[in-house]
Amino acid sequence: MLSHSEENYLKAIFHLRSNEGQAVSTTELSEHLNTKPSSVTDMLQRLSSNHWVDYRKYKGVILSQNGEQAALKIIRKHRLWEVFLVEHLNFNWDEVHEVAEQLEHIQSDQLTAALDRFLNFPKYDPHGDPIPDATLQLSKRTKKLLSNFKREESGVCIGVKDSSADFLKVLDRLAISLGSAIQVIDIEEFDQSMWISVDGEQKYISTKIASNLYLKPTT
Amino acid sequence: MLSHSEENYLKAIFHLRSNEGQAVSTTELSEHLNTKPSSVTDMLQRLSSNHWVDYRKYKGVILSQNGEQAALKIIRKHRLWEVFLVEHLNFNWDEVHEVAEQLEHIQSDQLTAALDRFLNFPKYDPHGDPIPDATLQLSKRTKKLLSNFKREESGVCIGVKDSSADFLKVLDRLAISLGSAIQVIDIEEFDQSMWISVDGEQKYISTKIASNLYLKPTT
DNA sequence: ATCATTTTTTAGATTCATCTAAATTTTTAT
DNA sequence: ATAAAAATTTAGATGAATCTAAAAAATGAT
Repeated sequence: MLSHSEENYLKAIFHLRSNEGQAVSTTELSEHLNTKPSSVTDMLQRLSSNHWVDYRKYKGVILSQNGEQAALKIIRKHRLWEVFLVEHLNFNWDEVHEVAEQLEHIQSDQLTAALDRFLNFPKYDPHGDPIPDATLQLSKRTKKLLSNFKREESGVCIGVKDSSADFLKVLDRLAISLGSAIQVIDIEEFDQSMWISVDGEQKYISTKIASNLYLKPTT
Repeated sequence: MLSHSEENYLKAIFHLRSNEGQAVSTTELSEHLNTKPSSVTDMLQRLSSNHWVDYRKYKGVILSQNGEQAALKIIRKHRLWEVFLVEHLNFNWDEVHEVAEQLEHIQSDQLTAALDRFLNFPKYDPHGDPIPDATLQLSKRTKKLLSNFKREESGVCIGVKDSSADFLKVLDRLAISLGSAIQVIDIEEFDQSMWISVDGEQKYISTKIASNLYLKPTT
């Protein structure tokens, strides 16, 4: 069984290895985990001898099959708890992370499964990140333009297509920024312009704005 | 801040100190915690130097003010989570303990408060044990005879007043035992005999039976 | 009241997770 | 291509939480 700390290392390696297959360096890990590089080396040697990772001196580390499954399990729990905290305990967005970091280490498959059911098998967490399902499949879905959303659908703003000063200015005026939680309230048949809610505030936006905003779906 | 392990010691001391004020011995603790007495001595010395307990060599230990507050906080979290698991995640009675043992260590006052509100400020856990409130007051309520319960009220069977063989036989026939979850469905006006549910099964019992069964209220 | 038994503590060791300081390897810049 | 810089690993130490074995204190039985 993995210790708390070992779980955190596996999770960190998973998160840092965005560019698939790329080995993660000792320094990267030490920065991400707020530890010294020498501590990381130590831990990697231990994880390696238990076959959670594939580690080569001076060359960095990648997760083994087992290690990746373990990481996905932790991420699944983390994100399920985030949904619970936001949807049922009225936590805000920015308040969930620290608590979910603790809850993700609770060991009980029964609990994870029951929570998943209770939450009605959510596919995305409140930040729009996908939740691995019971078989640990991670739907790696790409960002979507707001203009492709339907009524009721929601997401989190993660970027823009057009990054001109003019566009950023209008976003600023509308108080839309990276991380804003957006839900489509209605779409005008006339020109596809949209009524949306931005962090709870109702706004009206033009078609052109909608077609330049990238969101991560949360529904 | 208390470590996981320190919290477990404080909780154990609290639970073992049923007869108020009585010091708890090293051996008692070591048995309760599945550790060796020497480990207990070590830990008690540490807890003592941080003023969580009052410890005298060879004489046993009691909680300090701080220690008792800390223990109550852990017990509060434990019992709130038990309510959550049973009422919302459909855990059984006997499945909650192990998971609650883990959840009780989560550190977040905001979480505890939000959970309490979500659960509608329950006063008792599914075993009928009282839940310390936000100010850590523990309503030390005594057992109550089933005959003193009103319609809808529920509790857990914790003992009998009459312990004659005849009485135990009828309880056996009714499948009422220590730990049975009982709820009053209706009370006959005529003679105060009762319709109750025992672990989900509806039963009818006489006034005399009801007035010899002790329950811990769960409502 | 004293001696055997039981309980408790001390001493010394182990494992995990971390650290600092020194040594080694890799990378980079000229 | 080589020397300086950066990254990484090794060596040795520390604190938490545990253990075993031995010593010390308390208890209790005659």
